[in-house]
Amino acid sequence: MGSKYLSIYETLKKRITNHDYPANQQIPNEISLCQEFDCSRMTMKKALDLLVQEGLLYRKRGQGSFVMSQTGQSDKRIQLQERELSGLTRSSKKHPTSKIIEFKLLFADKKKANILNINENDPIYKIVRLRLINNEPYVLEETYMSTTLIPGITEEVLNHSVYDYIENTLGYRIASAQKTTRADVSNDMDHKYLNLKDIEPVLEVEQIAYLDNGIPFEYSISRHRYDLFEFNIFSVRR
Amino acid sequence: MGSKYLSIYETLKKRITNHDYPANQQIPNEISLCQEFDCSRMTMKKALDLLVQEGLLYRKRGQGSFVMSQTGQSDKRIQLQERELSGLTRSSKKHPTSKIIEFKLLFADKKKANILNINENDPIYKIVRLRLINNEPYVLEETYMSTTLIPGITEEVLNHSVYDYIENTLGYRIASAQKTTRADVSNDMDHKYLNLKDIEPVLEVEQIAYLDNGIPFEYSISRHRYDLFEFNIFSVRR
DNA sequence: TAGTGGTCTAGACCACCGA
DNA sequence: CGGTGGTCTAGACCACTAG
Repeated sequence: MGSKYLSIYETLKKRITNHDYPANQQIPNEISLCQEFDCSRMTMKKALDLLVQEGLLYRKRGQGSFVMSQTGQSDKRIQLQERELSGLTRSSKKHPTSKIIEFKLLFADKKKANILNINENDPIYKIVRLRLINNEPYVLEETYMSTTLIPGITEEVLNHSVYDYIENTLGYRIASAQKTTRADVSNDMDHKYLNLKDIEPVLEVEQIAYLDNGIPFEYSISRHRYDLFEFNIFSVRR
Repeated sequence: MGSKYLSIYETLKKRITNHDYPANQQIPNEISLCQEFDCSRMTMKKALDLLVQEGLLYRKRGQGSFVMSQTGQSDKRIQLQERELSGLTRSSKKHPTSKIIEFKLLFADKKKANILNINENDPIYKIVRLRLINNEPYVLEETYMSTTLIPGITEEVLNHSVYDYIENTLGYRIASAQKTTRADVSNDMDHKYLNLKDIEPVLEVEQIAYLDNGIPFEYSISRHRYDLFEFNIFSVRR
């Protein structure tokens, strides 16, 4: 949206990534920045704190604000950022394609009913999709959603984007997700669709995604090729 | 430390986890809470926003603030939270023990020098430790630190807590960490020390930890038993 | 329209740092 | 000591939701 602190944040972020503000160097203090951007200190601090959360800045009382040294981190894998809500769509530059392996209706079992906050035996979709980039399989994704909350899912929607459909056609807003990441031994499905050998593991991400009214609308389990994906987090102490 | 917004945050967090504020229910609006806690709206919002970041609350303009439904999430694995900076120490209730596998000095290679922001061939510690709980191996941890920045590491320090030593003896403050998580095929070391079979993978976490002056002081690679660990993240859209 | 949260301000006081 | 960022305030205006 057009909030002032967000546009300041974006401008400053560009300056850091462009090295207009060099690595390990001090940036102007809050007062100067407030003058440059014509804002109050509270607003500037809000913008700067976002950069601290992302690991682009650190700040010390009595000293100033400094650009963090950017460590190379050049692995061959696709880097998934903590902030991403949809698995692939936004993280990769190349357009991923998607192949539907399974698409059917089920009665919700106890676990899925509990997670999706519906009753046992309520109808749900089960969607299994293989995601590919350049025809290379990357992720095997199993998704469950309530047919009542998210009506009208079709193969066409699946081939385009479920998240677009939910936000633009149904008019909901996707707000947050709880994710759990683990390693696992690959199973027959993984071998078949991800072309993995017995010994090769997967990186599994279990996700519960929420609308902005707090309702969980999606439960998914994504199994990623271990050699092509990794997760990135920057964590700051409070 | 004693900031008002943090103590309000802690109080409200207790109310949510105790179900004094029931799941899925609206909590009092900002104005009422400001009166109860004798603070301004800005301060209250700062406290409430922390709860939103942690997935305990969601808030909607025009409607109110609501407790999020708490999904069970009862896996048998140890849950590592995004916020934790030290691997095991704080996340597990039981006191972990630690066995030193290797402890020696090395000349930094190019990669480690770059990561630790020192010169190639500067002296560094190499520390390999096996972490155990109830004598069961959990994690095999490889750590590198500059001997100049972090002098005085001994076996005794390693057996106690390196982080305590850095903060309490050396007087530094540990501020943040960049973490990358991936799955990997287990190697001979993993087989030997983590008692894994060939087919069983590890969850690897590569970490660069920083002091509050922005200096990277530690580079580590932790290989976790795949069946005992998982990572938890709650991510909120901006 | 009344009630909610989101943003922004101008100023204040304080804790911390370095000289 | 002067300069930095951390916190807090009291009030303002606005955007959104509901009835």
